[in-house]
Amino acid sequence: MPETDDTPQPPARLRALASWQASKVSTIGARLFAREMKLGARADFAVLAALDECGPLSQADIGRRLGLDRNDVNGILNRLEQGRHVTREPDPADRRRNVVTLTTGGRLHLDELQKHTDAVQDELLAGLSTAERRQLQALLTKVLGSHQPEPA
Amino acid sequence: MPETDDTPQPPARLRALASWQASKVSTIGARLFAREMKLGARADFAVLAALDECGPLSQADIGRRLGLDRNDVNGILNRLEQGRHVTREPDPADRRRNVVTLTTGGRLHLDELQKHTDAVQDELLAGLSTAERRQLQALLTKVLGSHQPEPA
DNA sequence: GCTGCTACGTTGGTCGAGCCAACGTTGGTA
DNA sequence: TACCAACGTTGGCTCGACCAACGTAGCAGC
Repeated sequence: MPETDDTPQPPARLRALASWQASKVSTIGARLFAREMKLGARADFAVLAALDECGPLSQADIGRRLGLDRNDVNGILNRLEQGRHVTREPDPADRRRNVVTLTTGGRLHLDELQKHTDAVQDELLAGLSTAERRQLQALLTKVLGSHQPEPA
Repeated sequence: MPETDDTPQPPARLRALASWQASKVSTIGARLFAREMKLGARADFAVLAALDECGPLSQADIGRRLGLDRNDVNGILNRLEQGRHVTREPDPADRRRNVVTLTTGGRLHLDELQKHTDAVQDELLAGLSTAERRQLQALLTKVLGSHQPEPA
C-alpha cells in the first residue's frame, strides 16, 4: 500500500491481541457498510439471509440462528415488516410464535444487499490473496465453532 | 466440542462473510472481557499499553495510535486520571497539548489487566492450535495494514 | 380439572463503542 | 496582522449487545 509514514503504529501489546484485531476489523467492516448502504442494513441482511436459507422461521429461531437477542430481532423485524420485506403472522400450530416469512420484495431486497455486501467484503479483504481469504475465513469459523453463539 | 445438536447454524451467506465473522468474534471477545474484568477495561488497557510502550503522549497522539476519536480518548483519560493511573499536564512546549504520563500505579494496573487479557485471549482462541493462532494474527494484521486506522 | 414451569413476543431501558458538530485556545504561517 | 490548522473539551447521536419485566400460550405433573 502507498504509505507515507504518517501512520503511527498501535502498540505491540494490542497488535498481538486477536480480540483487539477482530474488533478493529469489525469496525472497519462496519464503516465500509455504512458508506455503502443504509443504516441497519447489516442486521437486515442477516435476518433476510436466514429466512431465505431456512424458509419461514419464528422470531426466536431467527435469534438462535444469528446469535441475536429476541428483543433485537423484534426491532429488526419491525423495520423489515414496515418495508414489506417480511410478513409476521401468528403460528396456528403454536400461538405463542410468529411465523416470519420472506416476501418477494424482501427477496429482491436481499439480492440488492448481497451486491453491496460483496463489494464491502472485497474492499475489506483487499490486502489478502484468494488463498489467504479462505484461510482467514476457515480460522474465524473455527474460532466461532468453539463458542456458544448465544448469550441467553 | 461436546455438542448436542441443539445449536442451529447461521446461514451460509453469513458464514462466508469475513466482516460478519470478525464482528461475532469481536463480540465474543467483549463478552469474555466483561466476565473477566471491570467495565471499560478494554479501552483502559489500550491507552495504558500505548503509554507504556511509547512513553508520554498527547491525547491526539494516543487517538492516532489506537485509531480512536479524540473525544473518546478524553473520556477514557478522565477515568484513568481519576483512578490515578495517569497524569495529564499541559505541554510547556506546545500549550495546546496535554502530556499524558503513565504513573507507577497505572503501570501496575496495566500489568494486572494484562493477566486478564491473556486469559481472555486464551479462552477466545481455545479452538485453535498455536500455529493457527499465529496464522490468524498474521492475517488480521495484514487486513488492518491495508486500511486507514482513523476515521477523522 | 388445576398448578406450576417454560417458551414466546413485546416494551422499555442500560451501557459501551464509534462518530459528528461546535467552541475556545494556541501555533504556525502568509 | 490576519488566517488557518491542531488540540482539548463539551454535548449529542446512532448501533449493537444486553438485561428486566410483563402477558400470553403451551406443556408437563399431581
